[in-house]
Amino acid sequence: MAPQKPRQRDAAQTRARILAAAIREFTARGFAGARLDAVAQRGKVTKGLIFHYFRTKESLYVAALERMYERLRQRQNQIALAGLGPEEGIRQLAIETFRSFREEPQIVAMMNEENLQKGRHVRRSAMVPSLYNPLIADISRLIGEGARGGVFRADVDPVGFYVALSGATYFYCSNRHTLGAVFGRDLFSAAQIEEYEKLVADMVIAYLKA
Amino acid sequence: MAPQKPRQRDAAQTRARILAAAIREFTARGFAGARLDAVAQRGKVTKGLIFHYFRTKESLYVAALERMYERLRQRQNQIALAGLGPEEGIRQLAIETFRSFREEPQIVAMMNEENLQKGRHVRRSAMVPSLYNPLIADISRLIGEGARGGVFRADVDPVGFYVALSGATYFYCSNRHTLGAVFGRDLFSAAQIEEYEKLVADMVIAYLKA
Amino acid sequence: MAPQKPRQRDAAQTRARILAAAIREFTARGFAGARLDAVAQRGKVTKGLIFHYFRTKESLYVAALERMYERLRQRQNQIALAGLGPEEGIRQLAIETFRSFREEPQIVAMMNEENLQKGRHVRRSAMVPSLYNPLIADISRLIGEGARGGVFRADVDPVGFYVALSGATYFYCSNRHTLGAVFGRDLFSAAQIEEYEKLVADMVIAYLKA
Amino acid sequence: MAPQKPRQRDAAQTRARILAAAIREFTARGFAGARLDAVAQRGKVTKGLIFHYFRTKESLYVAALERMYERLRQRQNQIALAGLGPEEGIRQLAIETFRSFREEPQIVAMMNEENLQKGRHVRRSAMVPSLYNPLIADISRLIGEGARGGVFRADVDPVGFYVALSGATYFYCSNRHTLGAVFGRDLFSAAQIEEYEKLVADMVIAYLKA
DNA sequence: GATGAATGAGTTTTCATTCAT
DNA sequence: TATGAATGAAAACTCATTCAT
Repeated sequence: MAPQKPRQRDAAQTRARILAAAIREFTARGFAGARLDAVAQRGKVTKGLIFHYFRTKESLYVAALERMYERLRQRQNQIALAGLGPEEGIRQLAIETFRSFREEPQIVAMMNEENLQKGRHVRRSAMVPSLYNPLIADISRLIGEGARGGVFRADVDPVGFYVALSGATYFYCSNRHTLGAVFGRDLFSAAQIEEYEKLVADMVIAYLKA
Repeated sequence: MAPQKPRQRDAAQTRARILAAAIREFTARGFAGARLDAVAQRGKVTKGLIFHYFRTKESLYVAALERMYERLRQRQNQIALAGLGPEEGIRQLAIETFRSFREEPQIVAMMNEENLQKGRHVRRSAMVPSLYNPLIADISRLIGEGARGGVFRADVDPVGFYVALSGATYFYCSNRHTLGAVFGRDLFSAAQIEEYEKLVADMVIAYLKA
Repeated sequence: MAPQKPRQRDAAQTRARILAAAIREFTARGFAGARLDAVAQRGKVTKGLIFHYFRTKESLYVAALERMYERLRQRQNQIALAGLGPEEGIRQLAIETFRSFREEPQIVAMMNEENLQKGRHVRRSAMVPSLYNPLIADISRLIGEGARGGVFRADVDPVGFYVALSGATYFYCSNRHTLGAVFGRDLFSAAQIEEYEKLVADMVIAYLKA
Repeated sequence: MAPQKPRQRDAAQTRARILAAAIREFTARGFAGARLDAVAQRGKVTKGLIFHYFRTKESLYVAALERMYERLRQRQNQIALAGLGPEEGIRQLAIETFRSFREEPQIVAMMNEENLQKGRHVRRSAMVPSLYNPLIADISRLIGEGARGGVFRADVDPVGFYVALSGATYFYCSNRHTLGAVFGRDLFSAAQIEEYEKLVADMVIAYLKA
């Protein structure tokens, strides 16, 4: 299992370092605001090398975007809903979704950027839709179980439901700074997070039970 | 019957034209991506004039931001909740909030930009927090009425409640393009909007009633 | 003797105010560094008015230059050498020349600017040479008297003598800041000035007596 | 036998070329009047490269200023006073100081510019004062020797003495154009220079002997 | 005579990208 | 692979000057 071609391994590692640096820069400043000089500095490589691995700023951005979606997929696959009853499963889903956005602010930032650009790159990617399929399938299953058990209503659109759940938690993270300024609170204090987590979980379950 | 103060009037109008053009440009491309050449062209003024009225790109952006918040304030002041019972009032609030984000995509875009910049400008503005006070007051009143009438729970945090409500609707608009790509739907079709509006309204009311 | 045409008088006064402001600006920043906006602000007039009175930045500069030479002429005419013996007259000349440069830093600054521009404007002015004639005449007379009285040498070039005398005092003022930095002294303290004044006066007299 | 470190050598040479071009431009037009386009053209580099090596116009100016002071230091170190008697040493100093200002007009021009800017940059430089120390030390030594030998007076301030000597020669060069216009002479003709050189040397020695 | 809005050419500065080594 | 010098197009910003009123 030892590396056979150390040169290649260095190359892969260099590439990865550039990509990591690019993600940090793109998420901090957006596509237009990102500076390849800064990426080079952050990644401790020369600017020329960036162009050697990624041909343009744009394709570096696309690579960063895809890396982020991969990470999101990993996150979502880790959300273990199996074995939980409908209500507990949904509650767990709400909590973990919220946690994902909090702990991977890059995902939030890259999505914002993509939407500023009207989804130009995502639209082309075949990978992204498939990413959400298992999740929606899980949600459908939980809602179906609940409905059959008589605890949940039966007319729920799983996609809309997921959008509302995501929105409430995503917004809390993506608009952290403006909301913080407007309401004079630090939204990322432990107490605020705990309180909001309960609110959202209660809300989505109340809806399903209504 | 000549115009009385043509100079002043022209100046104010020119300034307004620049600002309108700037909002469109910042909204479409973000702060870093916006081009003052484009603003000049859109506003049918020379680039020099932009700097005559607004000293830098940054302060033009701040002026645009404040203009957007003013517009949001106007929107929100128009949401007539008075005279409605608690449940109907909250439903109206959800619908109108959703409508605001849909019909003023600039607000959404500018807020995203501000959050990318960690709320740098909003934090300094005294105007913005005051903008939300009446809204939160209205929500508190409605919730209080509902609680006294026995239809709503009594332990609701109005700020958190508003964040969740806003989040569900804001996200739907701000992430329109990525969500559209992911789920293969046009989220801004009339049918989709109507369905989601009902979902959100039902959800927030279910929470209050739970 | 009352002003008959107040309008004209205002005009003259406005013109003078602009000129004074221009001198301050040109002496503070040089020709290229001077900003007509700053002149307008300093003179409390609109920028348009500057162009109304003086057609271009260049001719405003020329007007300022001529104003400065007028002031220098007045200064020099005030140097009363008549009635003094040769040695005392020369000493007085040295002291007053030094004082002129110290008290009219604008003269020094404008001369520097003119030399940066290779004397472009001064060369055209007929007024300037005539300005120095009486002074050189005075110096010649004093030296002649001293020579005839046997106290001064007889082979002195009055122009060269005046250049050396001016140079020693002008340089002290014009290079005040670099010299101050280099030698760590404030050259414009009373003690430093007194000491240097004595040095220069002693030096030029020693030369004439040698 | 290819060049050993072509990259480094080119870089250093390019940098030097830019600096030389900058000195010429700043010298000819002052800081505000200098155009980086002109520097680029003179140095046969692209404008962008100037910013690659020197981050701003201001720091290019500072680099040019320091380069000039270095050259002045070299000049002054070459003035060989050792081995000369006091009188001959001082005469040599006067002649060489005069020659420095004549042959390095950039030094004169840059100093004028610095004084226009009130010594803003020189004040920060630790290098500049140290530059003058050996010179003042030499002067002190010569004056001291002369005093002990009974040929010079004993109460001379070496700094003041140097300022007067410098002033007389600097002024002749720095104000060459206005003086030329005023007195209708070409101050840089060989005859004029020779005559003035003698005058200044005679004058400073007369002072020391008085 | 006076205002101040508007212009446009020019100046500094930035930055993705190329290229020789 | 890797370096880093060099480029060039475009961006922000400045400022003397004009012009309508």
